Amino acid sequence: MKHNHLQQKILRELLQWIRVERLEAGHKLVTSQIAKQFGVSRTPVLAALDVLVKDDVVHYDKNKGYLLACHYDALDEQLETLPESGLEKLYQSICDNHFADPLGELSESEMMRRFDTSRALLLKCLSKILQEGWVVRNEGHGWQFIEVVNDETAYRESYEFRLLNEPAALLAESFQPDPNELASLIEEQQFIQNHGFEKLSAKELYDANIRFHETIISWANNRFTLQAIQRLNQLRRLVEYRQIETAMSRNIQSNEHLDILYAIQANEMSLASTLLKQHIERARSTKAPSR
Amino acid sequence: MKHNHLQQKILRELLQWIRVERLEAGHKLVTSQIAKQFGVSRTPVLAALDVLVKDDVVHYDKNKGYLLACHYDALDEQLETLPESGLEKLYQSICDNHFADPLGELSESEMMRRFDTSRALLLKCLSKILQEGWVVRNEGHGWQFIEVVNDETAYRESYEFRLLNEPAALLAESFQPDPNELASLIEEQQFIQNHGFEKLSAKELYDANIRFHETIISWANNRFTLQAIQRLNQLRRLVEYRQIETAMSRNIQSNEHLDILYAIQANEMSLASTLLKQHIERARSTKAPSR
DNA sequence: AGTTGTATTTTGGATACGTAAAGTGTAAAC
DNA sequence: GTTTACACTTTACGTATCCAAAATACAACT
Repeated sequence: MKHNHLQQKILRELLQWIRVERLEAGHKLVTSQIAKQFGVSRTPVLAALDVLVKDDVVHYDKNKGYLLACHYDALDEQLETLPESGLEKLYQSICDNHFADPLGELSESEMMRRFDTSRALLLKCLSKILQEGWVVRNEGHGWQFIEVVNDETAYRESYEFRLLNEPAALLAESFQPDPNELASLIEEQQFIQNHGFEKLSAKELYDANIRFHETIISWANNRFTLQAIQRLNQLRRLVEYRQIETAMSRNIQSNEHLDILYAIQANEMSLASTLLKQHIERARSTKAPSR
Repeated sequence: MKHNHLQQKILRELLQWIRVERLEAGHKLVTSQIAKQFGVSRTPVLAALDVLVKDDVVHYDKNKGYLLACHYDALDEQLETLPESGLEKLYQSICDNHFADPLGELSESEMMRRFDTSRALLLKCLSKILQEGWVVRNEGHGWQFIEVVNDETAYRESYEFRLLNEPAALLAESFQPDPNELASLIEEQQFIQNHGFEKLSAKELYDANIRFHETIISWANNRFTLQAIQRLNQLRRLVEYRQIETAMSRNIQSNEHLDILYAIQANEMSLASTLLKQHIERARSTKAPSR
């Protein structure tokens, strides 16, 4: 089996990034900058770009480089028909199995048989899941998959944690918004308010929502709060992607997001904190527990 | 290289457990119960007990089983002269290196060379560290070791997180103390107040302190709070073990712990919450940042 | 100066096999 | 009816080799 998962991951992230940044045709794609942005060398970036050249999404001139050949919202189908890498397939497969019927306790060999994969790939995948926090190593042999945020109890817990920590983050002494990030969040939320429904998928809206919350938390400069919220959202993402979103009033949500961002911009932190608290409470009462 | 790390881990934990439970000579050591308690099969427990039989710490009768042969506080030296397993040695070695001089970015091969170990053992160790949260996988090749709780900033962050979340846990609707655990915490803190200094090591006192806090948090039944506090404490443990404790007034601390436990026992949660808050604030001002 | 093109080095994923250790089932002993 | 003793199964660690892919270094181009 080929192990080119990094190239394919970069390929996917590149397309997502072009859509999030809403780049126009003709935009110069500089390999070294892209490589730096994704934290990899130029090698996998070049491989990803070559694929896009074959698909006529990107135009290439020898010794001059790569230019985006189409508009950002012509990439929908590209993204959907993207082949999955071995690692992604394995991860998806484990997710699907676990959420359909909790895996419980399993040995490595058992997983290698059941998911038809090598030990190295399996271990790489397990360490990703380990980071996400829904599997732990047994003392001796085997791994233990744990239940995740899908029942009423877990919902309550996640909202209680967010209600306590997110509004408090805004009031921390160490809170210091980054002007660039703030501007970019405002721009994004304005775009969502105007064109969100037509131009963005449910998944992209969901990701933007999480980006909104996590960016604000990050300004509080507390690694423990941030890490806990990130893990919580990672679990939410796993579960909530799975249930097709009954489109809740997204425009209302982006209204609320914008009010909070404007309050932060005006340095009215206690107002922002109150608004954020109300926002989370509203989300809590809107979303019924999944099943 | 032998890979008997589980046996040796059980051996260590068995001795620690005997000390924590303060078992007398003659106590029956039932293999199946011990195995169940540590979440392993009887095989490694038997191996550990056989070592103890050789050291005359445990007495063995064919077809009858194992009996503790000495008093719990005769085990000090046993614990100190315990050989380390390969995994423990590697883990210690990585810790020591990282805290002496942060490792930063490293490839697996580089680590295999530097620490003279196999890939399998290295990966096992790295996934432990991954769970503890002080290393992350690079996108492509290599791993990134991150700075941990050892500077003033991280101290501030950890105490802010604890001050917000620990007192709030006691006031949560879902808070429900477990009577057995409560009784055992009270007993332990009373013992510490009376004999803590003579009979327990600095490490054991430290572990008892963390057990106190984490057990209380666990009664709030919020997995996100509990997990975040556990990770925070795991990092504190790493750093604070390293600096020989300037024995802070332990008896005062166990006084405070007992007051909180008594308040919980009397179901006076808001009092308990206030006391806990004061307790953490006091700890914050007592402990100076490490360096 | 910054970016691209390309050759070179290094990494780590795939695979396989031998073996010590961990797990498991069951009869015997208490 | 537990607990132990022991035979038996399964697991996963150690080790080695091969090679695609990622990182890196630097010359060439704009």
